[in-house]
Amino acid sequence: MSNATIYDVAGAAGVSLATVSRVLNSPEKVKEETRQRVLKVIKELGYRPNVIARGLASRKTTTVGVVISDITRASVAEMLGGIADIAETYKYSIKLFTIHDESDVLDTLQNIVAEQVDGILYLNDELSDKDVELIKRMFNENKIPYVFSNVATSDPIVPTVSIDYVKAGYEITKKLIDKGCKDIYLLSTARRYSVNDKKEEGYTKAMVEAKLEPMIFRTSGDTTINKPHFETFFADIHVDGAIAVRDSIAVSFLNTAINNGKKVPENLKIAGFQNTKYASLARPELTSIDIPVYDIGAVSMRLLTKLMQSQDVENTRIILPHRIIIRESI
Amino acid sequence: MSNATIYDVAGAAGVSLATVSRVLNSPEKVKEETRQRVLKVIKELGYRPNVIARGLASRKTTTVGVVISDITRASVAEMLGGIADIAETYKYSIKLFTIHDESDVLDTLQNIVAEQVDGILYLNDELSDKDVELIKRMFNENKIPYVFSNVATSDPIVPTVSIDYVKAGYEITKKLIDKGCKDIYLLSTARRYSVNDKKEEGYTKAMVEAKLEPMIFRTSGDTTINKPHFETFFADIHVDGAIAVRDSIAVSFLNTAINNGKKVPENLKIAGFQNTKYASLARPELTSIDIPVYDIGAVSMRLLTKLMQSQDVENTRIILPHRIIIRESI
DNA sequence: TTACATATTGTAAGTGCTTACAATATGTGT
DNA sequence: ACACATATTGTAAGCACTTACAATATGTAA
Repeated sequence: MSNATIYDVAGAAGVSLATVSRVLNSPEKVKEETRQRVLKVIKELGYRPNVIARGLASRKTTTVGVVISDITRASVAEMLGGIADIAETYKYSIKLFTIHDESDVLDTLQNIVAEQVDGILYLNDELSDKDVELIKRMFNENKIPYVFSNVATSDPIVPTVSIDYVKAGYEITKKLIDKGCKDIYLLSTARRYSVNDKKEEGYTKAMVEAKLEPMIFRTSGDTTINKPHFETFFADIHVDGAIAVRDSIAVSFLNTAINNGKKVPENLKIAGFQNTKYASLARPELTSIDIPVYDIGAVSMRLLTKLMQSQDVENTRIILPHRIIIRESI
Repeated sequence: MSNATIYDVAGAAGVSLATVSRVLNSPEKVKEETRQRVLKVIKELGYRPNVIARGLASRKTTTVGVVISDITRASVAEMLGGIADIAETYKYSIKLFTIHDESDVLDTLQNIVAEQVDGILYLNDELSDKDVELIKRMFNENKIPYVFSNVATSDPIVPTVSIDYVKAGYEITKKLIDKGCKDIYLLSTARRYSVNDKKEEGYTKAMVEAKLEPMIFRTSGDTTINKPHFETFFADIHVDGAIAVRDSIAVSFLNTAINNGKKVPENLKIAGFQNTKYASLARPELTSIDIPVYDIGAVSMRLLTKLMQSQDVENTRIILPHRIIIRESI
């Protein structure tokens, strides 16, 4: 049934294969009457064009490559959700590519290009400016449209969809300062992520402005390892405010604090980043910066479709708004 | 650079394009000396075969279609992680397809088939036996290898990788009973998922065996909606044990219970399913059934590769082991 | 040295579609 | 009815590979 080719349709409809192809790709070029006839046959035969053959002939595959590092991170999955939804409305398929620490990025990207995708979405919050520069050049050489999603780069022209992490870091820090906190720690990751660097930048700015000393505590991202890490923390240190670069770190810190007799938010205020389910499932519920990851994905994909169709885009650097979701922890 | 075709390589190496193709696809058929020469040229030119053209000619695309409903669910993302890792080692690419409630499943699957994927992985814990039957038939008609991941079906021959949810439900219930609980609720979802039905089945079996009355409380999956739902629950009902079909529901219930003055685990024991990060970030930490979702994905993909290469597989229904992770909440 | 098997390479016919170009049909104004 | 513009359809040449088959080279035993 499903193996009908364009020849079968042409034969059954009494037209040439070119006409069938036109019915599918530029229907305005074929007479209404024949078009209907062809469409009828297509339906009867259950014909679906072979996407591969079409891709070879037209040099367009209507698929985009999505490059990710760790899909299991909630933010990545959520972004993918946004991407998938928009891709569907524009009839693009999604091919997934994983890049890990050991992989040769440029080599992998070459492979992706060889897969003949029409465009590439690069999701990676770890990318440094130097990485971005390199990758960007490679994409340009191959003349393939691309968008970076949720990467913090200072490059003014590379297509990017993200939020203003510096501002977000600044605002939440300011908020804690305004509430009277003096000894505010930033709980960041040992491993450097460029977006976390931006959060740190905003935090530091707010602290310095308030003549407070910025203090950055680096933990592993792994919450099971965090706990003992945090225990020692409470033994020695005075702290009345904490901002974590991720909700999960914030919750882990929060739990340890309470187990060590701290009252939250009375004598310790805590905030997280991302506003995941973790935030609302914490007790007390966690204040968090809401980052519209789904939207970042969706908008990225939309931008990419425009670039792939070489439409004019006024602005290829899109900054989405974030919000502070105030809950019980501050 | 990257646009070299097989002709360019052939020309530069002084061989026919067939030889170049052989170097890539059946190197044993070409003389060592010429092979080296061709490989050298390939490297120099940075030649990568056009995957689309190759797909058309060989009728193999070395890509698998992965069908999901909601990627933002942690278990789905985790499964995808396993799939991606194994796919990579076997050099398969992954194409993602989303099916939502409104979509015409069979139609979507036809489209996926038209995309010429070599095999299909169907992740969906909502599938009923009837659905599975329908989908299975469609795949068979199109002679396309497939594996169902994490679906609960009683069909004895359809390729499936999952865990024994009935057993898991039974065991955790038994555990609570052994700890002295009498009024044990199963917190399930209003929306029916076939895997949740299995959990319920196991729960009910254990309760009936112990001559206790099974009580199933159905909530929305959405934790923000759960909370008021649970509040009313505590007003009227006596409960000393609760098993939730998801960790997030368990944690939400746990928090509400404690806010209502319950002591956990002293006079209320709670367990969840999945052993996500939510479980270890709860206070007290949540006992949970560990479901090896990553492995389910990985094993599914491995099984699929075998089926795609029409290798003999002794057993196409794989049940992976689960474990109860005991933490503070029981 | 010859006849034959085997190893190695080349030739050319697909693979299922798109699309430039050519051919034909239709319609317009006169 | 004629000349011409336009609408509609068909023809055939790709697209970048794989692979069956043919051709040639190489090696072996007698």
